[in-house]
Amino acid sequence: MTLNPPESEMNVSLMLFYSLNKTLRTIQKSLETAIRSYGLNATEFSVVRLLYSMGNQPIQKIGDKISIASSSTTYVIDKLEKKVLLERIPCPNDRRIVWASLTPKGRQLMDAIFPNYTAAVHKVLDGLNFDEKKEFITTLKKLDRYAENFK
Amino acid sequence: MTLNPPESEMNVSLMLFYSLNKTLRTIQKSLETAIRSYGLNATEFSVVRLLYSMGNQPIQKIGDKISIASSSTTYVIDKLEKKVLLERIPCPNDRRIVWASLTPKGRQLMDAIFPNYTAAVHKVLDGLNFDEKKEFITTLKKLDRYAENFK
DNA sequence: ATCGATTATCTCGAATTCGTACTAATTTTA
DNA sequence: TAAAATTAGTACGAATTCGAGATAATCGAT
Repeated sequence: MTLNPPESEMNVSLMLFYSLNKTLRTIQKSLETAIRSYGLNATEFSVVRLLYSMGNQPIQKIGDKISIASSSTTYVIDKLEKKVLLERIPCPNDRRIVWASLTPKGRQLMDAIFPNYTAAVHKVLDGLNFDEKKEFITTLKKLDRYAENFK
Repeated sequence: MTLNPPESEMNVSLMLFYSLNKTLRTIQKSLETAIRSYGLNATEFSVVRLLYSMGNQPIQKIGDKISIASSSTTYVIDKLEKKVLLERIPCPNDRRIVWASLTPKGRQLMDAIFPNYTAAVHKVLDGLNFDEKKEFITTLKKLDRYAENFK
């Protein structure tokens, strides 16, 4: 990178970061009502959604993927287990590991709500057309891949 | 929008939303250490940063801009007031309103840390060049403007 | 001018999230 | 192969965030 970037380049970076925050919050807010109507909060939904599309996961992986602390993961999983949407399954090979697995009830719930959720996401993102979205994703991934170097 | 978007278009929307979440979290995480080193958490920093760049703000506006509930705003402002980084100033024209204003100490802190913060943001976003950033911001704003319709 | 709606802020209790520390299991290393 | 380091998950208390409701002030329509 430039050793002493001009003021305006710095400002564009600040603005990008600000816009990224702002846009995501707007989108999240617009989806919140739908998610709440499923009887879940955003974190619970992201866990169930992860298991639904990726299959059973070790608890640790779940926290990594949705970026919450391990103690928070325990808390969410406890709640979902109480709602009988998922269950803990000890891993026989490695007894440190516990898998989270959707119950039939959890899978049925997702079968019922996922199309609605998908449609809601699609609807709120309709400010971009198909090609714009694909290009936007490419740029996001480029940003993410680079930023991963500074974890 | 298309009445019955093909599966792949739905999936691209889901992926966009996922990537947006993921990328922002990566960036936020990489900036967290810097912000903590200033003695502030992310929310406190965003309040102080807002006042620093936009000048005094009614407390209500602060909550709006950084997207937190009004009760959370009261809490953060309390903490910053205890740290003597800002002060509450009752508005004489409208006695419902209370302004938040940086103290000299708050301004001095920002004078000291803002260049460092800006450089950190710029550094982590260096995966895109100047022009790519500007185009990316344009797209973000387009998305945001559209999504605002579904609040 | 007054009553009802709206606005700005705060209080309070509950829900969520985190950080730290701990246990148990596994892997690494010397 | 035994000790040390790492990994997975949980417990627990503290910090943060929220939602609902209260209070006070202002605005708007009559």
